[in-house]
Amino acid sequence: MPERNDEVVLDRLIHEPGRLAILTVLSSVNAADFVFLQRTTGLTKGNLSSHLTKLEQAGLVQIEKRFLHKKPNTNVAITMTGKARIANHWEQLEHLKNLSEGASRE
Amino acid sequence: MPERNDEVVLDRLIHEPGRLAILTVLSSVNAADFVFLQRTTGLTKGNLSSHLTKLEQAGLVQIEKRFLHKKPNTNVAITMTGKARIANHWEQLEHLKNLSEGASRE
DNA sequence: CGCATATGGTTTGCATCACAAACTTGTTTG
DNA sequence: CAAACAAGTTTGTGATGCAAACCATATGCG
Repeated sequence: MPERNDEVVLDRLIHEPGRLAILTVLSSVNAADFVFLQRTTGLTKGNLSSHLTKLEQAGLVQIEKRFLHKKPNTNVAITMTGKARIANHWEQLEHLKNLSEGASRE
Repeated sequence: MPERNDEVVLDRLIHEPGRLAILTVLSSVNAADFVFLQRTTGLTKGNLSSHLTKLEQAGLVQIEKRFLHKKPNTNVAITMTGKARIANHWEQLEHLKNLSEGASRE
C-alpha cells in the first residue's frame, strides 16, 4: 500500500522557519548581506550561518565573501531556482490552506 | 546580546508539515477519525499516530477511542486552543509573506 | 604598546524529533 | 485453525536545528 502522496508536498529544506524567512526576504530584495539578514530574520549569527550554507549547497542562494571597509562582508543572492522554489512553496501553502475550505473526500 | 525576536514567530509544533496538515483539516471539519485523517493528510499510520499524540499532549486536539462496528475507531477533535493556534499560525505565515513586499529596515 | 571590546562570522555538541519499520490487538475469511 | 486484514502504537535511528564556544580582524584607550 504505497500511501498516495500527490496532494500537497512541503519541501522541508524551504519550510524550515529560519530558511523560509531568509528566502522570503531574499525573494524581494534579491541580495542582502549577512548583517541585514540577521536583523530581518531575527536569527542568531550561528543559525543564520548554517542555514545559509545549507541553502547554498542546495543551490538556492549564491554567497560571495569579500572585505568592505576592512570588515568581512558576506553577500547573499537568491538564485533563479531559489526564486522558483520559494514561490512554489508559498503556492503549496496556499493549497494546503485551501484544503480547509472544501474538505473533500476525493 | 539577546538577539531580538518580536517579529514573526513560527510555532514549530504547528509548523511541522504533518501537523500543519492535520490541524488545517481539523480546523474546517472540527472532528474526524484516524482513517479519514490519514487519507486527507497522506501521512502513514505511524506518523499520524505520533503526531496526534503530540498534538493531544499540547492540548490542541482531543482524542477519543472507541469501537465502531467491532473495529477500533479513533476520533480526533480540534480544541478551542487548537483552533486559535492554527488560525494564528496562518496569520503569522501571512505576515512573513508580506514581509517580502515592503522589506522595511524598521 | 598591550589589553579589552566590538564586529562578522564559523564550528561544535547536544538534544530533539520526524520517519520508517516492526509490532500489537482484534476481526474476518477460507 | 491459520492467513490475511484493519486500525493503530511502539521502537530505532539518522538527520538537523539550536545555542554556545570559538576564530579573526579592527579599533579604543590608558
